[in-house]
Amino acid sequence: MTARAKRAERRADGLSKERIVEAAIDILNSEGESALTFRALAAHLATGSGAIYWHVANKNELLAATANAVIARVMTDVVGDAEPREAIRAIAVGVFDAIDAHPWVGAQLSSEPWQTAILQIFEGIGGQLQALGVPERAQFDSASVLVSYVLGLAGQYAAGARLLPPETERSDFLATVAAQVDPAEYPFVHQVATQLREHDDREQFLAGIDLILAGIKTVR
Amino acid sequence: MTARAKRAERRADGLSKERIVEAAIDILNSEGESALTFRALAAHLATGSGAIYWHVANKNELLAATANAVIARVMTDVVGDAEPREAIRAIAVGVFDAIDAHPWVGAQLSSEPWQTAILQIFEGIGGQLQALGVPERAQFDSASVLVSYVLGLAGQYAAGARLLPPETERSDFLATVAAQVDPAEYPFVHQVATQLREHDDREQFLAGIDLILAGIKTVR
DNA sequence: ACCTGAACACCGTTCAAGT
DNA sequence: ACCTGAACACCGTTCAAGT
Repeated sequence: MTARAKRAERRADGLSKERIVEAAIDILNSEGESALTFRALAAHLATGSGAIYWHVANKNELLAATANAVIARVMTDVVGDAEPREAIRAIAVGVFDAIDAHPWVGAQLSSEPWQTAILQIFEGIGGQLQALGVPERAQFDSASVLVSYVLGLAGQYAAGARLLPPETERSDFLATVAAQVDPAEYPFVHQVATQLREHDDREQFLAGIDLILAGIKTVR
Repeated sequence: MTARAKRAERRADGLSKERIVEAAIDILNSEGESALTFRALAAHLATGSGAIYWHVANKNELLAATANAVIARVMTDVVGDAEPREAIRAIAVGVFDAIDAHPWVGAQLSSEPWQTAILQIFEGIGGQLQALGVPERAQFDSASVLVSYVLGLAGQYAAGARLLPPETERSDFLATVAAQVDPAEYPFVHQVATQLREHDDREQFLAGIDLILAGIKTVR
């Protein structure tokens, strides 16, 4: 969104949106979403809570900015000269891992469309689809499916991570779900949860990407 | 999750979880997420705010229950004797329309995995995949891609709907985005947003489902 | 221009007290 | 067993006052 960063005066000690966002990310990572309050943030920055509002409009903007910062790092890390198919997988895995490491990003991304973070992901994937030779008329649908899938699944996992005590192993979790689900009511879920106790989230995520890429390939 | 409904005593005038959930849905639909407070809910039900806690553990459970109620209706409406492919599209569109009509459901579904609503969607789609003859080892991945896509995209649209003034036409919205995005920074997004001013959300959503189904078909 | 921090309005949740 | 509603702890946001 024409965000030309102005490289100007910033005293080492002064507040700035960047410093605020970094502090917010620190708090989110170390203490979780519920710990991010303007009071805690102000204490962390050794300032008054009102000072933050000089640099950030409100909490919504603050959260969007933190998610954008995390995703921006992913996208710059990921740019390489890999061939398109690999590049798409790299972007997907990068976003997946970022959300896995920062579950609050998952929630934020699914609650604000068209924020910079999503534009960046969309742009990155779209460019690779063009390089892959996907016909123009199918490019939007294809990119949209990939992005929605990434956000949707990563969001689910992130929500799971936020719900569970941090030490819980995913296999324990699935086993618990399998045990609680009524086989008569949810036969498919029950069957699948049982057989999947030892699956790897990341591999399964990538299998989904490949499935979608196979679908895209059928469009000629 | 073994939710065998007990068909027991309930006085016409007494509170009940169902009555509370219905009232909550009323408020969410008519006044939006921010209007759903325990105070407003209590007023709506002509009771004290504390009374609600006798039937519902907390706000989280209340929101989950409302989303589950909405999705449960979708899933019962959708069961038919259609052939699997059509049934999957019907489930997907049903969920999509429900989230479109009740944007708050989108937020709720993407924030709580393994809640009943998602189990129901997963189960519905999974059953149809079996009927479609998808090999057992690909069933989980396939269902997972479809469900994640539905939740992901519907969530994005819902978030958009919540952000925008209700009268805004989607085409105006896309035009606005297209105008604001820097073509140099986001060439793909810019190109695609421009050419898509008049697209139909629902059609595009279904195109995505078909793309995924085409991918699933390649697994043999 | 930027920061301080008390004050405001509001919220989820609890709980002693009622019936 | 279920309901009432005041009280508690806490939050985002504002704003007069400072530098």
